[in-house]
Amino acid sequence: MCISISQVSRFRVHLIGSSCYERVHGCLKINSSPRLLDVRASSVDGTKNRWIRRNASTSTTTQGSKRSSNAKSSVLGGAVPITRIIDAESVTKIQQPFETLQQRLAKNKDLSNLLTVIVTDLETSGLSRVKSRIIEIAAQDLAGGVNSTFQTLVNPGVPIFNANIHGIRNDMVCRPEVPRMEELIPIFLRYVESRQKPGGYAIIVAHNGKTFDFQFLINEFSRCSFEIPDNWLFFDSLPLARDCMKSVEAEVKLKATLSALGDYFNLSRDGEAHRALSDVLLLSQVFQRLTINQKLSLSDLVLRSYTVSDLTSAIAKNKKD
DNA sequence: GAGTGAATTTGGGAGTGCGT
DNA sequence: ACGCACTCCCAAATTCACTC
Repeated sequence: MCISISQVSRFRVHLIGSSCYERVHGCLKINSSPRLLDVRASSVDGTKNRWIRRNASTSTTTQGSKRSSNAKSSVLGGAVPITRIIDAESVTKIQQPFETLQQRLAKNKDLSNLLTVIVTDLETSGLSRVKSRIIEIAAQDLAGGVNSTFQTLVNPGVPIFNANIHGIRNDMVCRPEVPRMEELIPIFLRYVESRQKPGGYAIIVAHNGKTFDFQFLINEFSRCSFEIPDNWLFFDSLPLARDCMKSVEAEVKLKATLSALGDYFNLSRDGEAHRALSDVLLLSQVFQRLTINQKLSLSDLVLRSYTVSDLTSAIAKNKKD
């Protein structure tokens, strides 16, 4: 049974399957081969210390006779190795020390009364996460209704160099009626809050959001000394689109851009490409088709989403690297 | 048990795709 | 142009089945 996310308010069946939860963000990378585990080995004097890959089981039985495993990896450099073999059960315990917010939330039997799905899109003054700023923001609550759509230009306070992309020029945003980000954030917060259900969560959806839109949003909130509410989750539609395009049998590999997805689902665009509202309206339709196509339930949506701390730790890690 | 070769798995680097 | 995630390819490491 497959239900579009757009039917949130009428949604009754919440779990189609948990198989979609392939990329558990925030967890340690799991070795795809259960037999192979990394074992740290060092010599007694501590001068040699390196990682080797070793069979978790040190012996196997073949045709009734016991047989030792690869002898080459059992001794290192002639010294007596101090090894710590980690069994699969221990690895599982290490990898899942806590239940994440998403896992806890996904267990809820009445997710439709908790979640608000808001599709967003940003236009920016450039591609640099450091130097560029948001110049337009649009959002749409998939549940629809009165005041479900939000759109505004933003005065970035910096020059716009990529007007050729979106057509937004400096003179369009440097006007008294165009809010600056610090003025807009409280308005945007009120908009999202007005769409949320009592005690519920908002899932902010954006295409390539993890590496673009969400980073800009988090940076702008931080720059303006605002905190992103704890009851916001973030969902990137790009991996979902890639999964969908991968499953399509076609002679030419299909792209996962928003425009290509619109064409694939035979959707018409209302407005110019690379304008926030136009892209949001298209992404809303595309996202609904993707959820149907990929049989994505609300719990899958929650499990594949990110908390703000998931995203900020990823940003911090990238800065460190 | 030792040795061999095919099959499988992993990790790194290069290239590509995605957003504006 | 910027920066991140993903994909593909290849070499190296490792496992496994088999023979002697």
